Amino acid sequence: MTGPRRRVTQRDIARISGVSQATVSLVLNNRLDGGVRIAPETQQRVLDAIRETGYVADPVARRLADQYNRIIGVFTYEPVFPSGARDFFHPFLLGLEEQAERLGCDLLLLTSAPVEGGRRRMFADGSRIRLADGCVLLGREVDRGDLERLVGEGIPFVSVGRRDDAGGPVPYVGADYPAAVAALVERAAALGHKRIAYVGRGEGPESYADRLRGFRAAAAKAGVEYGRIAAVAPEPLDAAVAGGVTALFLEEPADAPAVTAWAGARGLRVPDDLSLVALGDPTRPVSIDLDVAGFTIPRREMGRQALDVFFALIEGAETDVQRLLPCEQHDGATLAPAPTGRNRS
Amino acid sequence: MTGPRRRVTQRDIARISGVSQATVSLVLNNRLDGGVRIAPETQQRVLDAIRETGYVADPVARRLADQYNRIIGVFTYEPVFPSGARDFFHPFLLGLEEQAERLGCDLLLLTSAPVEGGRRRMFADGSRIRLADGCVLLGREVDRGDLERLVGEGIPFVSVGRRDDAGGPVPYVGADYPAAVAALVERAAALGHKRIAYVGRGEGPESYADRLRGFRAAAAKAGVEYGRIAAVAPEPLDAAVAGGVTALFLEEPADAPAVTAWAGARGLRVPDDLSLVALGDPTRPVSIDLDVAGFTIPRREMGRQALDVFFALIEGAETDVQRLLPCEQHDGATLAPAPTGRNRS
DNA sequence: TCAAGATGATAATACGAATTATCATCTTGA
DNA sequence: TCAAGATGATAATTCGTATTATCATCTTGA
Repeated sequence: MTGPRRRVTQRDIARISGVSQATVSLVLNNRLDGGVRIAPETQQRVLDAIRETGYVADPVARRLADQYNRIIGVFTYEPVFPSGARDFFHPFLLGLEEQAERLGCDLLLLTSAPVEGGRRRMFADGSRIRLADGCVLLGREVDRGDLERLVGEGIPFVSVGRRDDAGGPVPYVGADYPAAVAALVERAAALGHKRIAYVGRGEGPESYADRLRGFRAAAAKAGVEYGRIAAVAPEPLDAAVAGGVTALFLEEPADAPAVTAWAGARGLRVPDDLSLVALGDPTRPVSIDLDVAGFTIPRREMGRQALDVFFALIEGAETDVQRLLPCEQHDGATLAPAPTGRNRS
Repeated sequence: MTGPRRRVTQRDIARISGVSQATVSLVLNNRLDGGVRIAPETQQRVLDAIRETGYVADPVARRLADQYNRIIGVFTYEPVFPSGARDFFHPFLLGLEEQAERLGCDLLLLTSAPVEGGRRRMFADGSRIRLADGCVLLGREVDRGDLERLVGEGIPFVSVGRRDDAGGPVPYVGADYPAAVAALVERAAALGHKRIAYVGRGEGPESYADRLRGFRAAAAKAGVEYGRIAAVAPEPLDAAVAGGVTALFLEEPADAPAVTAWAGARGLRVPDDLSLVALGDPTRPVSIDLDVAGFTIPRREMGRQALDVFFALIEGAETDVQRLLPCEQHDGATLAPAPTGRNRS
């Protein structure tokens, strides 16, 4: 069998073409500006040797000497490839892959980070996060301490999803939840809904807080009465409806089946008696025969732009490193004019 | 802002604790066997400094000093993250990621390889395939020239899916198609089918050839007459049925809808008049309400074992580097006893 | 003919960690 | 008292690439 394969190095190329290692490096990197000059024939000899041997610079050594190796780490707190068919990460990765190819860089899945207490540890002993030029963070929740350390150590990174600042501004590409939610609230208001409710905790991950914030602001502006239902449970839902609520805004779209089931049990027809709005796409597999109104998170585009922001960062380009992308509104079939007072208390 | 803060190195630790860099390294790696000795108090001072500064070894430098990165390249000719929900690659990646985590290595998606003419070029100019310790090949078809070059250059690699040898044995983890297909043929024979047909070309990717080979061998052994239908088209299918074929073995499970549509149009009931068997899982999104009999390709396990084989290779361990994993039989609802002669010519 | 400039290439060094060879210093034992 | 061994730590080198400073050699022009 093949023994421990020795890599073809610049030294080999140098030997073959009868020049020095430095010359090889110079030719390779086309560093022929400034004070350095290499005769065309010599260059050709070096290039030939490179072609013949199929030499490729060892990115590790390069990284050590140089600064960057065009490897982007992809870090997630959960496995990147969950079994669920309607995968949360998938569209992001699609966008990342697409842009990585365009930019000629590789993606390093940081799978070796040890999992402790159900979450991957970003800075565990022997963390390989430094192998890459930096990293892209995926996932709804990101440890604040990790964020601070990334900022503190000056590791370039971009979060996919808005993050609050952590010891410095956090570069991110997020979805503009406040605007998307506001648009839905306005639609509801225009359809005559006078009392609406937000179903969810509205806290924890930034995206939840953003939804609730957008909801409140828009409702206030539209002159609509609004409340919040923290838990998807019959009692609070009953109470809300009894209180005159005619439209429910679901923080977690995956809750839609449970809510429709509850409505069905109460004899409430959707959307005739009650409108339903989902604030985003389902993040876990969900089977609904209902076409819920809401909006679509531009996940793929977020993935793409994350890499753009990343390169802007390490190249020091002048760009907005905190981007919110617009969501696409989805009409659906569950947001209808508010019922006329007839059935209401 | 904080400028690009310099990373804490062993030199810093050495300075702080008043020892040499070598001593730091020795303490860090517990290389206190053999001829080297460090006084306990000195060790403690070094460890304290490490703790205070939060020092973490730079994996890049480490890799330069050692030999391997523990980075495994993942190469595919098509995008790794296609849009389709029922993703062909997904289960493989799931297994790879799972095992990568277990083995403490990272996966590098070789997304920098340029796509030309719809396929990624493995050895394009500036190929970064050597970034990793080696690579895992995913996909139904692999360019033979690329395989030969991998073998020739001694780049450790493992193919997920059996490959014919190419200038040397090709390490692979594949599915045992011949056995799986044979089992299905035997089932059909036991159910009284006397004439069966293989629908597909039976050539191209190794997996297709394997299916056909298994089919032929098993049919011959079971004393069943058999034929092959190269194209999923009405004429050859009609001819087969007219010739007394009572069970169709679909090379490409995704063809099932087309075939059932054809059967429906001819008034043939599945499985009463005609049995249908799919040789594997659908590789492209398919909507069937039919539970087709067949077998399941152990994709996830293939991914897992691919990494095992990979490490066996680079560590020179004694293991079988060409593995065929058994498929799981799936009963389904489309393989029934052969119709009695009544309706037959 | 000789200094100034142009030309082409290289030696030396840095990057951060691992490892080997080597070197002081201190104990022993006879 | 002095060589042999034990002890503790370090200098030097390696890995492969990038970069800077330096060095020959060759042209020129006056």
